[in-house]
Amino acid sequence: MLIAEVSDKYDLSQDTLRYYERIGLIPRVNRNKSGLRDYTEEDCKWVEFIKCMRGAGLPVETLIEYVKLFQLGDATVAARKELLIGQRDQLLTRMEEMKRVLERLDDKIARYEQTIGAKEKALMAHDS
Amino acid sequence: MLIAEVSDKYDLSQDTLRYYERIGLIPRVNRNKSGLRDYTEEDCKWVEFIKCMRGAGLPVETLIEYVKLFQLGDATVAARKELLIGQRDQLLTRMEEMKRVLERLDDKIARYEQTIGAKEKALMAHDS
DNA sequence: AGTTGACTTGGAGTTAACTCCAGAGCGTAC
DNA sequence: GTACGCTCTGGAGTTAACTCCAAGTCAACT
Repeated sequence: MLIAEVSDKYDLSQDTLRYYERIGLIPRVNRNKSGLRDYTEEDCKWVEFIKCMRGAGLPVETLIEYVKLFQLGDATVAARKELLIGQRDQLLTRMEEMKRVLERLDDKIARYEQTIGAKEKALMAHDS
Repeated sequence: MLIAEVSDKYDLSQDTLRYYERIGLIPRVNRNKSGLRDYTEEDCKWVEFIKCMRGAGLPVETLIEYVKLFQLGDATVAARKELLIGQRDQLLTRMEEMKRVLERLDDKIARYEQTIGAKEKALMAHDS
């Protein structure tokens, strides 16, 4: 699978895919005889995983660390688990904060609705 | 209220407070006779609101727009409401994505737990 | 043989959101 | 009256995460 197809499939620019590989955010992709990247299924799974984690805001640095640990093999299983737990907890914290803000926004919107409603009523009264 | 106190109260650096004011993320704060910022209750409410919204990831640009609309007065009530609705929807979308990622992380962590459990079991067997 | 189009690399540029700094003003403490 | 501490302004620097670019390679057409 060439880079163009992967780019289309996961909606990541070719530049981003090359960048991710360069910084070790995904393991190195093999090149074919012409020197072009030839993504395996495995590579694609990494791309998908990283895209997913980045989408939730996990930092690039942390994900690089995860990939590094992964490449070190079975000895790092515990460390990888701990890393994921740390990220999971932070994610949860952020979600909780966002939930509070969501409620606050809903409140504020409801109040704006009231304001507008009141104004319309005033106009109606003026009309009649 | 001087900037130091506001900085302490909301855990925002003085530089950040000045920066927010400079770019219009909070309305201009009055200066006392010596030229120092003297935050009113109103100013503090803005600081708190902006800090809260930024904490949930609402973009600075959008919040500046909101403040601008606010300063234009009652004529912009509807526009402000629409702006908030837009941000609310985006926030919700991001939260949903994060929720999916959270579940995926939990899954992955559970699988790591199994892996580690299995390894321990193997060690036990070897011991006996 | 030459042009086209996709891809390569290394490196520079961009964007958002701060963060830091130099030089100066003001008010109190010695 | 000068040293100290707090704050001021305008502008430069930083960080994270891309994004863009120039120069070159390679295979496939024409």
